[in-house]
Amino acid sequence: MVEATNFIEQIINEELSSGKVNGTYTRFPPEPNGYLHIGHAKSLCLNFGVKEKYNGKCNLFLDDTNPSKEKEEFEQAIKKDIEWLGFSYDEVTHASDYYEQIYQFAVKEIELGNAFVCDMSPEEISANRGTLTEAGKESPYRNRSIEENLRLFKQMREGKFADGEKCLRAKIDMASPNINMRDPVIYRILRETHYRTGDKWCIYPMYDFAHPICDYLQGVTHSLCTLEFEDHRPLYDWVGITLGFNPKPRQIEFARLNVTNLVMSKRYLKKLVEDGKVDGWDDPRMPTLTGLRNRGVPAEALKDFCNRIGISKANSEVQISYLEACIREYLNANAERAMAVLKPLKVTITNYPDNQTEELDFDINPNEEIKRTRKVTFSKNIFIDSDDFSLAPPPKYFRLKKDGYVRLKNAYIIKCDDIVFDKDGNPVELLCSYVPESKSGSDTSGIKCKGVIQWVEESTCIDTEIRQYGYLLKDEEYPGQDFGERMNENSVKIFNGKVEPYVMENDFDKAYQFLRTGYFKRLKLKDKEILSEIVSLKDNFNK
RNA sequence: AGGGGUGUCGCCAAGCGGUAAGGCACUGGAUUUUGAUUCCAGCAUUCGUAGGUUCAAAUCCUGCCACCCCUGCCA
Repeated sequence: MVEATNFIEQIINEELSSGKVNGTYTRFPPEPNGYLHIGHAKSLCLNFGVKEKYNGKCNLFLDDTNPSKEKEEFEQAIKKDIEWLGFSYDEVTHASDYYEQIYQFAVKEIELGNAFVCDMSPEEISANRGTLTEAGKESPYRNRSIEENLRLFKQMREGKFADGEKCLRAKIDMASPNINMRDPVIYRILRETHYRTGDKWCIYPMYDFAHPICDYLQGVTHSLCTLEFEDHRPLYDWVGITLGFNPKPRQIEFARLNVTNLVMSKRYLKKLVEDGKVDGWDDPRMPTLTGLRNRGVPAEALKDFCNRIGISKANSEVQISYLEACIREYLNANAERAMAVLKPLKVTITNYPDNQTEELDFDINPNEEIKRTRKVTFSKNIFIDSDDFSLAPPPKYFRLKKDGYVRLKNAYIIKCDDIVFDKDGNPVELLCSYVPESKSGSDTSGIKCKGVIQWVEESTCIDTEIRQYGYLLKDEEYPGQDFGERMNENSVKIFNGKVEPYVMENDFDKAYQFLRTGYFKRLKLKDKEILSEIVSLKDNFNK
């Protein structure tokens, strides 16, 4: 028996020990009508987590019962994302794989007297459904004979009726306080080409009818879904009971994932793509899995996040800093380090011999057990980030300033002697002197300096573009900035390393931190200098 | 208003009648050639609220309050 880490596993444990089930079979059931987002990752981790934990099975089930919204493109994208996350499913199934069987089950419901063909229009059905407090009215077609229902339903399939002219309804209870039980429609006529079955069908089962059947047919033991389906569970069970499913799959609901500041509704994301507000579903600003991937978020970090936030039934909103903590943790342990500067500022080390160079060893990742190193060439002419130099340093400024010392990472301590300005008064070059005996690893200079900055070497620079991305923000929280904007794009000189563009935080209330080329730099808000940096970033963001 | 849910630290979240785990965030302090990392310490006398049962309640009972979901031939 494995130890349960959430209420669903607890339920599974109980069922396993009572003998109600003797194994688990779950399914990840997206509708192929859009790309997967971070919310789906939670469901993915849950369903595949159960599979791994109980040595069970898990299918990728594409819930394609509404051909007007679904596309092959989405199915392929979904598979690619799941692959990226590293999950392997036992089978790929579709609701459409079971259309014939679902149809036969509908016939069975009619034969059992549990369903009837209704001639009312969608408007009439809606008008007769009643309200939250009043019972609905029974359809005048509710008591048709089984024979007539059978004949009519067959004709529906044969295309004898127009879209919406008739539908098949479950005969349950128009007075039920649960509106889902008021004779719900279970089959509708819809002439729409399905991306898999083409024009073979002109009637399609509704989710509420198809889902329990597909679960049963696949041998699913636990049908995990989000909270909004709680009210549908009685209907889910009704289908299983009336059709005599044994064993009957059990639906269990859990709270969907909300992350502060992230827009997550598929409807909204789709609109962003269609309106061209973003470059596509894979735009790094999107909270889609493919967007996060493009942003540089490691799959392992995302899975770690999903596992750490847990599963419960309480509506909640997880702070994005939690996601970032997971990403940071993974990256810190695994990212290959390289140095980079975003805004190059030339530094000439005046007392360093003109033609001299030195090969310096850099750890590719200081945390790895078997250290790998990389050579970096130090010489008279290098570049640093202009953000690491200040003309008007605030108190406790550790980095480079006029007449101040700073350590060039893994190299020497330098002192800024002079500044060359352009005609606009901006510094374009720093004239510095180095302390020869301060070389990293053999420093005998006795100079203590707190600041350590990155640098890149001129002759081996390669130009690469690094982009910083903001998040898509919820418009209700940030009026007027509903889509966010791409933040500044800088040409950057990268030394000897691959760049994974990634900006971690836009939570301006907290701190601003980002990763450049696997190298962390964390700045605290209490530092006034940083505050202005954040403000300027925010300004960029607002443009 | 009828039904279905949920309320434990700023944010997640364990707990299932025996006297409040953990993570994120935050705050101190130590190490540090990344203002990172690492380390050590601190961080709910209290579990939406008011009563009740009990030797004992976050856990059981009752009332109240707050929030979420439900009136698609969407999923």
